[in-house]
Amino acid sequence: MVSERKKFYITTPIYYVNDKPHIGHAYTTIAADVLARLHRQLGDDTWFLTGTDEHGANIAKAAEKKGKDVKEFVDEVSAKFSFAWDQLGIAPDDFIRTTESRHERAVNIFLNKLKESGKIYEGEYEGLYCVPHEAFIKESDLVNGLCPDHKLKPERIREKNWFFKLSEYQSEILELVDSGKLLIQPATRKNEVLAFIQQGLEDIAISRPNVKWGIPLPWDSNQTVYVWVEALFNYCSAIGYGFDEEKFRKYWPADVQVMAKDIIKFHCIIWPALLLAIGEEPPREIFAHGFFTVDGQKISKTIGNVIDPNEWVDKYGADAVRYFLLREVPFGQDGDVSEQKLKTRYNADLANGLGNLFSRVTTMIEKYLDGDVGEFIKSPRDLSEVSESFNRLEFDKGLVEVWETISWADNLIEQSKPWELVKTEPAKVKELLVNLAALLYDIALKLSPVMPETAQIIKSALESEKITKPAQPLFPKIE
RNA sequence: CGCGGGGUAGAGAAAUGGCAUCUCGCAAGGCUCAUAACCUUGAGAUUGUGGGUUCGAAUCCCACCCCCGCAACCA
Repeated sequence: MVSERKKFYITTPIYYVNDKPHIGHAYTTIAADVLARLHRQLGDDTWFLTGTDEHGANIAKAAEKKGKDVKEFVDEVSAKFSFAWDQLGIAPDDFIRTTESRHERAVNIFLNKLKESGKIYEGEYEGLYCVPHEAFIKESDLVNGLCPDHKLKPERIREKNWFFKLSEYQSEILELVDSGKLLIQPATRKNEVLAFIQQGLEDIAISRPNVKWGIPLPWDSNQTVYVWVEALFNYCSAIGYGFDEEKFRKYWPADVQVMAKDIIKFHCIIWPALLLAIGEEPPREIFAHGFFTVDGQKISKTIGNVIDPNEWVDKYGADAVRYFLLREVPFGQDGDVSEQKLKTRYNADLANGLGNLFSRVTTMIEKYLDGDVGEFIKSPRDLSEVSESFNRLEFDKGLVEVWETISWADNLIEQSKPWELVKTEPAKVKELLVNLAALLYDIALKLSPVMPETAQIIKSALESEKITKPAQPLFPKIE
């Protein structure tokens, strides 16, 4: 009997399609792709899911604003996301859209099960409603009793909703998070969640009576399910909940759910509670990364500094963008990015660092050894720490390790002076270059989750019968 | 007392109790295998301020000052 491969299920949030993807979406999805590639490399049975969230009043409004049919609009925007991921070398195993029938079907089964659990009840929500806002507004947000945006007195209205007894899960969720059975990383986010739970959890409304663009409740067609509740369930519906039991059992629970820090409360509190209510396990780990500023300013459509990842990819290439984002900012912390910073790293680390080392080593092998290094021996430097760092989502640390090795190799070449040595002791030159080829091969292997395209070029070049200097620089210098 | 992140050479970052490190830029030298690249050396920081703990603090504790994000399109 062959021992079963370990499974690894990783997800990103599904992105809201009210606008095209920006650099923040790309960041989350790149990180997940790197982990998925790493686990595939380790031989795990890996499933990597991303997708788009397409229901809700805001989507309907965004479509209307553009004068488009809602379905047509969401089709267009969702396609922009998959196109961007393709451009970035991101290869998910599945891309789910909440308007797909497989999702709607699974959500229906989920909602019925939730209702059967007895944790759902009908109630009334009473609050202050700002009419032009089309939303409830908190008492504490009022300025002199008026809506701060519209300078109008909000109406006190009552709305019929279906509620979920989230309050009953307070101690159970607290225990899950505190014990680390549901691991929340980094620790600062875990503390934040713990503090929030300890303030006390209130029941939440899971339906909306006035939102047409959504999935109707199976038992009350006048209401649609609240988008967040529906969206969270994508992680289950995509792997076959309710119609492919075998696949669902194989992959659930998710091993890592990667996201930005703003949506951890939904994922660390509401999401596990919903799962417990229907008798499923909560995810094993939630990893929340930070936010970017651009040149020290927050990313904002109003300011107009929103970065389209496609523009960077067109100019610098997918691998460079992937490298830059993961190297520049420790994963989990906030950070600042800009095209200037990308260019600096591109030229210093990729063109002058990795690209130039590859170029000088292959050229010397062609010149001094007639392109033949024979069999690879073990790399002269231990790079095992790199994959371990990636596995801990410390991408920057792993990459620093690789670049320290590149610098070490440049130094070794300088000290060994193969261009002189070749005249007197050709055997030593061969030993050096075989070592360097092995080192480069190891670097390519370790780097391949982050820079798959580059790693492939390096590996193929070193695997060929006769190694020659590259026809094209790996990373042509920019400007 | 709303919540959170931060303040370290000219710029950007790293270092979580033990020689303050790296990248860009600047200065000098070296090398020629390499993408005008690479290597060496140097200049440049009383680590926001004041106190405290300690043999020893960028790091731990207290107080204060300043910047930024969230609470409102937006990961």
